[in-house]
Parts: sequence; structure tokens; C-alpha cells
Amino acid sequence: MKIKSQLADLVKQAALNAQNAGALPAFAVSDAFIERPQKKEWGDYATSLPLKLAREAKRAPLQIAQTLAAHFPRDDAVAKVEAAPPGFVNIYLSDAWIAAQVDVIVAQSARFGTLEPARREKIQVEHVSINPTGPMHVGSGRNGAIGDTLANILQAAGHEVQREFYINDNGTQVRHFGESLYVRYAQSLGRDEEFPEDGYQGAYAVELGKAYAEQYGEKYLQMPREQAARALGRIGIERVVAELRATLERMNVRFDNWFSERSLFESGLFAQVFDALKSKGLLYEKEDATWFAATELGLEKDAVIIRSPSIIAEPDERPTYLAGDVAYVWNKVAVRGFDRAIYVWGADHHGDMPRVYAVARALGLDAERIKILIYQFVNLKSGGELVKMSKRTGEFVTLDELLDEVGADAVRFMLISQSINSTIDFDLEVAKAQSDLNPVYYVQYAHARIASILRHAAEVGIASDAGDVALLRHPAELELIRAILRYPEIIEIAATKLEPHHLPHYAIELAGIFHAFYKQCRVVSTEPADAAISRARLKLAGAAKQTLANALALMGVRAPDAM
RNA sequence: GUCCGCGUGGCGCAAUUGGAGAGCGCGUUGCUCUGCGAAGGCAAAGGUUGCGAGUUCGAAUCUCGCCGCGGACGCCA
Repeated sequence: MKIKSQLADLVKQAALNAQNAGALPAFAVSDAFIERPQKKEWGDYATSLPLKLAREAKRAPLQIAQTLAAHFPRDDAVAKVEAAPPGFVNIYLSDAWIAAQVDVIVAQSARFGTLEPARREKIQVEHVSINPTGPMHVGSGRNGAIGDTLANILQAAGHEVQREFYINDNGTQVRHFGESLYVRYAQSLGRDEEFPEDGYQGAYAVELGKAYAEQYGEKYLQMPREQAARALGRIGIERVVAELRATLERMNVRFDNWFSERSLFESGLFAQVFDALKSKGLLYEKEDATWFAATELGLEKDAVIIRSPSIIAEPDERPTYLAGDVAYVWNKVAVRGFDRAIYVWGADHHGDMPRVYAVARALGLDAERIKILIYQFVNLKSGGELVKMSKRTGEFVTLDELLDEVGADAVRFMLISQSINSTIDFDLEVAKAQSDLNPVYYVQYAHARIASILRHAAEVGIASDAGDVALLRHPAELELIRAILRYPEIIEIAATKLEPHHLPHYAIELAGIFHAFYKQCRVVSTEPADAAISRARLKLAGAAKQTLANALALMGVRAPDAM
């Protein structure tokens, strides 16, 4: 990490040196962007600065590159600097410097990969937040995997992170759910009740109704129906939330805070925000309902924020989802003061996104502090056939079932392996049948393999802490160290781009490079002549294990010592 | 119809402010353990990055048009 900015400074210094020497004309030298070349033959790092400077410097890019290379300051970390067409400066790190980093990595151990950001931010990652009216399906699992991994990454990047689940427990939700439960409850007590048209179908509500019947007997049949439905709805939501929590924990997804939507109304916060919007002329009455004038803010259409009494009788059920959203965004940014509020939403909610941004701007909040991430859906397939998932019809494979069949590590790893922008086709048959070939096992195997090597070393009495890393000169050793050194950069990329998928891809690559090293370099050797190199390699293997473990930890995947 | 996402070897996916010769896994073919885990390693075959134009020294990446797939467009949440 530091090396990267160090190299940027060196490149800049090279440009200044060249100018002072009259080899380059005078012009302001911008900060050099240091990148990773695609091929290792092109060095460890490179900059395309000459290509960008060509116009201003009025020189051919390659010539600038050569000039920069010639005036490059001496540095212990840098072994060689070369110009390459069409205008790159390739920088090669010295083997000695690379080898020496192993001690640095080992010293940092579990903290290796954590960054010190220019500015430490207070960030909230709000994710999953599904309606607590039934079990989780696979799509919400993707939400949790993305959200939690991202939170871990941001934390590793040096920020203060809070993970939050927003519980949709407002009036409407409780009643709708409650009515379905009431009917199922009454039915299982032998009553002939008609199921509501918009009710929550599916086996889940039936089971819950039955459980209520067993637990409470006829208690709720004796009170007014509406009251009973509400009460059952409330208990039901609590129960579902507890189940969601348990399911999520199986995937190592945990929250710091469970935030109640209802609380936004009960605390009076919504009323405040409502007044604020009203005073800005962004609310108006039409057909008995209150509308949010989104078109005033450049959006396509207005939206109802308070429903009309003629449609919804109970006052506390009239606020729409938008009402909660406007109060919530104010709560996050203005009340709780998060520097950044990150939302993780499924693609089906992308239409709500512009409204949240618009409301935030209208309320005078800095929209830059709000980031709504939209991830695409998960298609569940079985032997190539699409399995339809729908809560309404109750036909879906639950996340718990998937976890049972495929295993938490594999599920979580697969759900974050793809860019959030692309749809995941999750084939159950493939996931189950090929579980041994799943990349997660490849990574875990590498970790377990190293653990086994370390155990073996301990048995034969070789300690790694005395290893002299300067002995690490074999190409496979250096290759492995280089791969490990990329880890902090992966964290940085994933954190700045808010893209968790870089992590699993990196882990696979690191595992592969370790395997190659292991094939070429004998680690544990009891030959007296090998004692020194054996200790050094053990230390390197330990660094690789630590890095794999750190990466797996951020992904919420176990790093087993044996498998 | 409008808006959002996607389209990359047979399949599933990557590709760091637009960079050099587009990588990885699965699958296929061949090779590789009588010393530390073969769930491993090495090698080979396989691509006009959906199609067409444009911007640029340079495009999988940006712009426009078309085609295909998914999603969103409620006084639902």
C-alpha cells in the first residue's frame, strides 16, 4: 500500500528531475497513477503517465517514458525501471525488498490488509431488510452476503462501520401479515375463514397459524378480530425476525442494530420530516391523499406519501413505504450523522432509488453521503430448469434449505463471487454435485494444507519464527510474496469501488499461487543443509496462511485447519 | 413504451480513474505422487468481448443506434 504511493512520488520526482536537467519542458506534473501491469514481464507496477503527458510535453510518449526511466531516483525497493512502448514506465521491485516484506506481513498477522484511510469515516451498511413475513429466500441471502462482506471490507479499510437491518414493522405490514395468520390460526381451530386476497400464502403462514393454535388455544378468537389480527401480526413479526436472525447467523451475517420502521413514526421523526417537506412546498393534497411532488425535483412522477382515509381507515397505516424511507434517510444522515449511508437493495427496488436521493437533496442533505447499491437477482436452477421463487405463491426454496444442502461457506462464497451487477444463476444440482470442485474448497484446502504443513514442522521440531526471509529468492517464493502483497490493494479496490467480488477472486488466485510454490519448493526438510531455508519457507507459508485466513474472515467463510 | 442491469472460448465468471499480447474455474486432451495434504501441480486445444458506427495515441470498458435476457414503472411493501 505504502509502496504504491511511494512509487507515485518517485515517478513525480523523476519528472521533476528530468525537467531540472532540461530533458523535459516545464509543465505542471500531475500525480502519477500507479497501476498493476497485466503481465509480470512488465514489472510489478507501471504508470502510463507518459501517454497522458505527451500532448502537454510535446514529446513522443515513448521518449518521455525513456526520459522518466533515466531520471528515476534511486530507491531500495526498486530494482529496475524500464520504458516500454507505446509509453509505459515499468517498475520492477527488488527481490531483497520483496523478501523482506514477509517479516512485515508476519508482524501484522491478523491486521495485515487493514488500511489507514486518509479520512476515517463513520459508515452504515444497511442490508437484507426484507419484510419479516416469512423465511428468507436465496435472493435475500445474496443481499446479506454482499452487505456483510462489504461492511467487513470497509472496516478493514479503516472505517467505523455499523451493520443495520431495517425492520418493516409499520401498521400496514403488521395488519396484513396478522390477518393471514389469524385466518390460518382460526382455520386450524376448525373455523371456516376466507383467506384474504392479498394475504401471505404459502406453507409458512399455515404452520405459524397452527403453532399459534397450539400455543394460545382459542384466546385470540375471543377478542375482536381486528385486535386479534394485529396482536398475532406483531408476535408473528417478532418471531420471523428471530428466525431471520438465526438463518443469517448460519451465514455469519450479524447486525449491530435492528432498526424498527415503526419507531420512525412513534418517535415523531416522520412528522418533523413531513413538515420540512411541506414547508418546502413538496407535498400536496390530491384525492384525499398526500402526495410527494417528486416531479418538482426532476423525477418522472409524483408519489403518494400518505394514503387517503377512504382507502385506509386507520391513521397509522396510511403512511406509505416512501414515508418510512424519507424519515429513515434523515435519521441516518442528519440524526445519527453517518458520513456515508450505504443501502443494499435488490434490483426490484431500483425504482425507489431516485426518490430517496431526491428527498435527501430536498432536505438539504449531501447526496454524496448516500449510496444505494443495487444487486441483480439470483436465479435458482435445478438441473438447468429454473425454479421460480415467489413469496406470494409460497413456492420457493428457502435460504435455510439451501444452507442445509450446499453448506454455508459455499453459499456465501458463491453469492459474493460475482459482481453485484450481474444475475447469478445458482444451479442446485451443480452446487451440490460439484461441491468438491467449488472454488471455496480450493481456497479452504490451501489454508488447511498450510496448517498441516505447519503441524508437520512442529512435529519435527522446526520453528518458523527464526526464519531469515532474506533467503527467499526462488521465483516461486517471490511470486508468492508478491501475491500476498497485493492483498491490501485488493481491500482498497473493493472498499473504494464497493465491490466485494474482488475478494473471492483474489483468494482463489492466492491459493493457486501457493499451490504452485508448494509444488516447487520443499518447505519442511530435516536435512541439516536445508535447515535455514526450511525455516524461512515456513515463515512464508505462515504468511500465506494468515493472508488466506484474513481474506476468508472478511468473506465470512471459515478457514479450516483440516478438511 | 420509458428507465436500470447484463451480453466476454462449450458452461459459469474476472479484467484496479479508458492502457500493453483479454485472464480464472468447470468441462475436454495429455503428463505428474514409493519425502511436508493429488480436494494439488504442469501443459495443450478453445475468443472478431451480441451486432454496427463514433470518440481517443489507445475501447470489453465511454457515446449513439439495433438485437437478446432479467428487473422496475400502484393510494404494494
